[in-house]
Amino acid sequence: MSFKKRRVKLEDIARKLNISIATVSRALDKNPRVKRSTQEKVFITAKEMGYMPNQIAKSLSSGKTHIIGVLIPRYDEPFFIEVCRGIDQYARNHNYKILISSSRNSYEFEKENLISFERGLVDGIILSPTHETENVAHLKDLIGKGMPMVLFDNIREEVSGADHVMIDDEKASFQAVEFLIQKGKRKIAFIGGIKQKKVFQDRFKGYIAALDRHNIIYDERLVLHCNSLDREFEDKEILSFFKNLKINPDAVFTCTDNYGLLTMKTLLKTGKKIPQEVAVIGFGDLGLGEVFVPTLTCVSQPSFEMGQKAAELLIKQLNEPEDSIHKKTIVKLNTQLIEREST
Amino acid sequence: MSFKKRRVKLEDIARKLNISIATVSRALDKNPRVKRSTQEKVFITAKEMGYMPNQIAKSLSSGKTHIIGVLIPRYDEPFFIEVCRGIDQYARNHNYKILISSSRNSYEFEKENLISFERGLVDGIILSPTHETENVAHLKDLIGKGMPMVLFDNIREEVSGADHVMIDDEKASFQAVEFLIQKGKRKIAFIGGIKQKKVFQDRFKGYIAALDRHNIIYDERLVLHCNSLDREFEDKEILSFFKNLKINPDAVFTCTDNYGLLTMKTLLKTGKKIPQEVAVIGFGDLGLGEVFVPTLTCVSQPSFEMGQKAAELLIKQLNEPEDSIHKKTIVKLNTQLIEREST
DNA sequence: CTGTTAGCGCTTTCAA
DNA sequence: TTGAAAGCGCTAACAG
Repeated sequence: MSFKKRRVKLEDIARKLNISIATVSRALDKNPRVKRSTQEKVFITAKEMGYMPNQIAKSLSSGKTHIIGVLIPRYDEPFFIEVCRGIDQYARNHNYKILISSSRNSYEFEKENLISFERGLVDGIILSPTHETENVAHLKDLIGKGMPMVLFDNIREEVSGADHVMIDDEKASFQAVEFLIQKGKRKIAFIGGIKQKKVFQDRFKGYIAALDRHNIIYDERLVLHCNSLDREFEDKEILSFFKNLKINPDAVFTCTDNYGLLTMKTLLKTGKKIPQEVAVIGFGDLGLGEVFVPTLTCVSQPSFEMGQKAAELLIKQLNEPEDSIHKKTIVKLNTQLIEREST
Repeated sequence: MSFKKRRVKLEDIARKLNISIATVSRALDKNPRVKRSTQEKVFITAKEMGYMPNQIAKSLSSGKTHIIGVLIPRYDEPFFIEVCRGIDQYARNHNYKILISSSRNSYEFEKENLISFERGLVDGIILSPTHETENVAHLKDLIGKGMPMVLFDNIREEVSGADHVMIDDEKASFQAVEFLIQKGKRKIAFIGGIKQKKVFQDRFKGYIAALDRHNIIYDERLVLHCNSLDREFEDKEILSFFKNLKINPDAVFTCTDNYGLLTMKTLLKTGKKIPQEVAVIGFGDLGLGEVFVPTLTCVSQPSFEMGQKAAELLIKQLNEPEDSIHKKTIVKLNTQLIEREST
């Protein structure tokens, strides 16, 4: 590329002003040890010449890239995009950029991506483990090498040295199910996601706990753990679940917005009245619930805030003195039940 | 960070094997001029010592970062995310990473982001101009400096030196509206987006052209150009449009999926039968149309493919010889009308 | 086939 | 307040 070639560099400014490169560097840094008049001259000349610092050279020299690596299981999940937005906002305000990668729901790709992050391009990592990630040795390994890390969402096991940002999934789901019970519902179905995911396990626990608390007998026929990792198949899985269902539930608690919408769709097709005959609750609250008719009651998960918080914690780590031992912070954000027409 | 400090580098391997750094570098590069046995030794030792190349140093030295900068107007628009997925897939397969930034619908932020891309972190740029971007001087300027660039989606003005990836918005919308007419619809409403966006202008043209062709008189009362840049307000704008509408349309052609869904929602609330009384068409086809009841007929825009194509064109530019003058490629991808229950 | 050496553009001691 | 010079880790031209 001719791009790099003809670029103005510190040396050019220095030569033009008959001063040293070091002084130019300091001046542009607004280092107070540079004479005011020199600084001004440098700024003016830099501007005139169209100087643009070379980020790569800066990074090599300083050892900091000011880039945060973000690793999420998939792009086509609004939750993760929201988290990324949160990270991005906080990061940008603190002069960091983010580099997003997807592990495509695969433990292998997760490791692969981390290796590429290890090549010095990022100053730290924010990561949501895939459902396949049973073992966190690769994370511990990287942390051991000094890589700052913050985990969010699907944390199966605490990882010392990394900060964690999560919600209380069990509690959130407990409250949602209890809410249904208080509305007089008794035959409450549960639609969760892949069993391997900690978040879905916890939401299931909350469901069970709420039933227990109110002396409702658990009926496993009312439970579906969706196995699909793909939008297309979720649809079919839920459809066939309801088709084969022998009992008529009077409410359905679902673990994502999409499950909630698909459930409503399926129920409406079979002529059910929502919420009179069947109430439905979703989880996430990422905007779609408001568009549907009827609108979907949701557990609202603070996705954007999770991102912001994760970025905040990571940047805090990045500013810790080099040799200090990081003590883990665990942040649990609050969820909220947003009542709409489906309950 | 202690991270950078204790890292194994070429020098360490070289010293251990009593060979030069250059040889180690070549060996790891699989340079055929290195003796087979040496290469093997180097690989083994590198692995043993846990060597991890420093991407930054490589970039500084080689002048290539293997990072593509992607600039989109907003994150919370599934279309852009799909395009990014497409870019990411193609880029990854060709050993590039992508760095996504949002211009947050602002011309100023667009310029700001480009400046930061100009600092040498990216080898090239894929960009969708904001609706505010009336002037493309900043793009031409950067291209003039040798920055490879591909534009997609909202291209108001051809920019020489950059490749373009788009769809034929006018034709797509013409076909959709004609389809409604052929279904016997005559009072077809139009819901578009901000007027400043080229894509919406073109979709409006297609609407007009289809009416013209079929001798239907244009009635401006049936037209809404949504001004909202925010999901929240789109809702209200569409609601109030229909509330104040004096005529009853028998069909609505809308310029995004979301407008289509909001339209259906509004119509359903007022007791309309879809599609018997009013047919609705959306634009984009990013998955939601299938969930709604009734499902939404859509103009399907090949978002993922747009991303792939954009990445392909950019990477092609990156591989062109340094001094060659790039001749612009314009790619127009095909759309397709997906018929569902709303028509 | 391998080593030497000069950068890449910037930061940062150390000296003046 | 400024300059000289070393160095960040790697690549690549040149020499052998």
